[in-house]
Amino acid sequence: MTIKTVAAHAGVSAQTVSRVLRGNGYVSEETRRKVLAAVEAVGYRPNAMGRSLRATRTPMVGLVITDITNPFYARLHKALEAVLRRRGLTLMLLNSDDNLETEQEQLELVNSYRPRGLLLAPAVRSTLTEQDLASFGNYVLVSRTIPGVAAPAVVTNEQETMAEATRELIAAGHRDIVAVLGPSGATTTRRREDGYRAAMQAAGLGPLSCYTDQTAGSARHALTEALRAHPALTAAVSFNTPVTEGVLAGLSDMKLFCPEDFSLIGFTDAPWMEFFRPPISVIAQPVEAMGERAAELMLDLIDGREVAPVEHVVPGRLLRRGSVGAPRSARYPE
Amino acid sequence: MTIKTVAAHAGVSAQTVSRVLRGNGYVSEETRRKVLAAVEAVGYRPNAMGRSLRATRTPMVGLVITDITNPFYARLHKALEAVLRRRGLTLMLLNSDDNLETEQEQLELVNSYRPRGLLLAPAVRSTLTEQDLASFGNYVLVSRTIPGVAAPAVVTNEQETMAEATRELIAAGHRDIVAVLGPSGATTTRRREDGYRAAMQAAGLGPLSCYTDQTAGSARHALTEALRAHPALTAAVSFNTPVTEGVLAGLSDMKLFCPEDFSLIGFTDAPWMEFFRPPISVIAQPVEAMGERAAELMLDLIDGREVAPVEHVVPGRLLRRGSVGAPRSARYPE
DNA sequence: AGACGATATGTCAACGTTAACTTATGGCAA
DNA sequence: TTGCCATAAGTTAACGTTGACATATCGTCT
Repeated sequence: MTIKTVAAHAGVSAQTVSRVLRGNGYVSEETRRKVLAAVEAVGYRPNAMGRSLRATRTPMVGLVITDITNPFYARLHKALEAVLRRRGLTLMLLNSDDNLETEQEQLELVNSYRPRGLLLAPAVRSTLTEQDLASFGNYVLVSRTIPGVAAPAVVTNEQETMAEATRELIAAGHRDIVAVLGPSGATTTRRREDGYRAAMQAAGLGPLSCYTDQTAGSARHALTEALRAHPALTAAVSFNTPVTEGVLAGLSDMKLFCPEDFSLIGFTDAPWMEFFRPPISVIAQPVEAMGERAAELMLDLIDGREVAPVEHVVPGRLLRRGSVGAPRSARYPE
Repeated sequence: MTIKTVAAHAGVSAQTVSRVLRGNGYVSEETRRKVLAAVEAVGYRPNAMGRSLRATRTPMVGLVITDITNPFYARLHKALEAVLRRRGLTLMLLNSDDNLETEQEQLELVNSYRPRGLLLAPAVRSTLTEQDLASFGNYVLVSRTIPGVAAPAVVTNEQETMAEATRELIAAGHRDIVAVLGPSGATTTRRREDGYRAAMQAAGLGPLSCYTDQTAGSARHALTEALRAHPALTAAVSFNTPVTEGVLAGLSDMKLFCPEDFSLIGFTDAPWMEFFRPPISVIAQPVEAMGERAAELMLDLIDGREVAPVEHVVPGRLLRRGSVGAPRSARYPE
């Protein structure tokens, strides 16, 4: 069932079949009909391998992320796919498990398909260099960046919004606020922590960070540990959706109620947070907008347009819901 | 940077390079070293297109699902990938948006890469035939099936568990229970509805179903409509995670509290449900086990082992948490 | 009438890789 | 000494597709 089968069946050359299928050069109406009938008759399906080999690259864009079960990446994938599909490009999704070796393997795998470009959310402490990325020709970083690597990147204004969230808790009267963050080497952790620390220091408060591998289980453990070590804690900012889940789990473990006993502002919204009791206040990350922006940058690169190796910032915003209250002590004034 | 570049650089033939890289036939230790040095020197990366063209198929398995932002599919993808990667197979993920045309397009796309097999969660009322699937050689359906199409499939015991959930509500005293389901044409909807109806009828109760497109928004709307039309409703079973989210949203809209005013049992667990107030009782779907099972069936098919075109059932189970209470009326006995 | 452009189709080669075959050398048993 | 096998490496062809070029017919303009 190759193009030659069709050609033989229609009594024309392979090239003519190719022309009909690609709608290229000159083909008479009669021949076109014969060819299409033959395609139908033999059940021909084009072979991407042959086409891509000839073209020296594949109509794909690689997307390497850490974990598709993190809703942030699932939404990102969906947004990216929507834009790229319109241009006939296929997203090739690979998980790195936030592991350096796996990341390397997945990048080589993507590379072996000679894609049109690479979208990458690098693993923690990724050791990738500009040279590694250069072999993809076109590349855009998403969400996370790599220190020392100049590349176009799409991020959100994490420092600003995290500082805003922290100030919100301070304004509600909290003084002992913990930041439950992601992995300590991730650029996202750094930026969000920076925003938190800046706000704490501006208010003359001492910061307390704890790091997790951004799973609910690890955040749950981190929060209970923090609460045991620092019983005065009355509030937290949390790194992302799984971490927020873990914090809620930890509060439940410690029999603390939100917002009566403990206040919380999360980073990245999720559908259930609006209807949680209490509704969880969050920094809503503009995931879809980030995906669209990244996809557009990729298309710019593919089309040969100039793209500066700078961070493109898509702003998030604080959604005030019900998870912030006055601190415990404030209810029993001295 | 092809194999020929390396060959020239090492002063050997292309075939010898291929032998070294594939660890195939006889190669002297000295030549091996020379070749590996040349690979390093020219920065050679294998080209999957060439290899796959030669091999007439790609070391890929297609995975066509409806929506990666549905956590069920994200978890499924992760489980499948873990198993297949160990065998050197790459998952190629495509979204059908639960849309027949898109499904067809995505299947043709996957097919054009001549993968080793297809894992499919068919779109609602999919019109795919065995013949369509046959062009993939190996295929396994996951979660959903296609009426009239004999194919190996991995499903969970939806009827049973949904009946169990319904009985649980009935046992708590509920008589007016609504099922908030998925799309009315989906086999998953059918099965879950069947279980619900069977339990209702066995108890002499009249069933009430409403259908959604399995998004939170549509379930939210469906539930509020149902409550307006049937104010006596005191409980619901819900179809999946997004629908459960929508039901909770709808309850919030109607100022109904769970479980005081309204009881709920969901289908498919999610991390936040355990810490929700109240914790949501659910039928936990064994997503990871389903993924592993499906991946194993796929490997069996790829290895040429016999796989019966039957449904492989992975059992789920009811997790009793806090979202089921006595019905409103029961608190004010007549 | 001759020349030229538009239309229509065919032939060839190449994209990168590897299976199958061929060639060549050395060692060793008969 | 012959014959065979293990080792080592090269040559050819093919996987499916399409760009570049070649060929051929026709209408139309000078």
